[in-house]
Amino acid sequence: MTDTYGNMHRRLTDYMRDHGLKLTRQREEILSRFVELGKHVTVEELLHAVRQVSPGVGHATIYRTMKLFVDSGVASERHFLNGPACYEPGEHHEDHHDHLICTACRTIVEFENDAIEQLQNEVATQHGFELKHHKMELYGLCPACRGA
Amino acid sequence: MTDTYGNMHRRLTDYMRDHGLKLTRQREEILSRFVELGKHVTVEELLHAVRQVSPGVGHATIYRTMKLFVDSGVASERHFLNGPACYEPGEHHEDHHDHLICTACRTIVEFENDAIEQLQNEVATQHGFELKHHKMELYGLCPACRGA
DNA sequence: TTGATTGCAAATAGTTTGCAAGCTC
DNA sequence: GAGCTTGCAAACTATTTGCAATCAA
Repeated sequence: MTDTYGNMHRRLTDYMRDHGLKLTRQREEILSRFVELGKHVTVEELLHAVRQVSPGVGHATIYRTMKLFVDSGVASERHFLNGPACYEPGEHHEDHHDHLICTACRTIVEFENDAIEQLQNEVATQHGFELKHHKMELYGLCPACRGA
Repeated sequence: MTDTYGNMHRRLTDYMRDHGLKLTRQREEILSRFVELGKHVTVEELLHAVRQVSPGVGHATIYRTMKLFVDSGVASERHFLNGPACYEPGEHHEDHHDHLICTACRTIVEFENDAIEQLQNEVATQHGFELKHHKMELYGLCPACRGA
C-alpha cells in the first residue's frame, strides 16, 4: 500500500465516514500541504504552508487534524532530538523504517534492516513482552559534516 | 567503571574543580537522592525526594543540577513516551543498554544486545555516518499486562 | 437542522531564564 | 570579597482545551 495522495485521501474519508466526522476545507488543505511537504514535517512548518493558501487557519486546527491523520492511519508521529513532533505519511505500525540523524546538521536518513527487526523480536520474546512497535534512532555525523 | 556513589561524587567534584564551579549543599543533596532513587528518575520525583530533607529547594535548581550531572558524566538523560525527561546514573555514551517499555503500565526493562549494536554500526557505515550513539526503545505489553 | 469543526484565547506541562539575595572558595 | 548558586517568578515552547460562531451533511 503506497502513500499516494489518492490512497491517503481515501483512507481519510473512509475513516471519517465510519466515525461520523466531516470533510472540511481545512482538512483537505492540510492533507494537500502535508503530502506536498513530504517527510518529517512539524506542525509549525505545516501551519506556515497552509497559511500561504488559507491565512486564517489556527494552529489548534493543525494539531487536531494531525491527530486525526494519525488515528486514521494517514500519518505517523515521530519525536527527534526532543524537538517538536514531526509527521510522515503512513502508519507507524505498518512501516518498518528507522532513522539515522546527523547531530551537526540534523539531516535525517531513513533505513530498514530486517536483521535488526528480527533481533528486536527475539529480545522482546526473551523478556516475555509482546512487541507492538519500536523506535530506533542512530545519532552521528553525516558524510558532509564529517568532512567539515 | 561502576556507578557507585563514591565514583560519581569524585567525577562530579573533579568536573567542578576543573570548571571553577562550587560544591553546594543542594548539589550534594541532589546527588545522594539521585543515587538512592536508582534508575529512570524524573525531575519531579527527584524534587519531591530532595524536599523531604531540604524543603526550600526550587525546581529550577534540580533542572540546573541535572544538566550539570549530565555534563560531568554522572548522569544521562532519556526521554520515553514523549513524557518528561528522566535520568539514570552513568554516561550516555559509555553504556550500551536499551529499553523495553510496556505501553500499558509503563514498566521499563533494560537490555543489552551486542548483535544489534554490531548491525547498527554496519548500517551507519553503509550510509557514511560516523556513529556517536543511539536510542532504541521497544514498545509492547509486559508479561503482567498481557495476562490482564 | 444538527452536531462536528473552527479560531481564538486561555490553560497546561515541561523546561529555561532574569535577578536580587545568599553562599562557597 | 568575588563570583558562582539559589529560589522565586516570569518567560518560553509545545500542545491541549473551553467556547461561541461557523460549516458540512
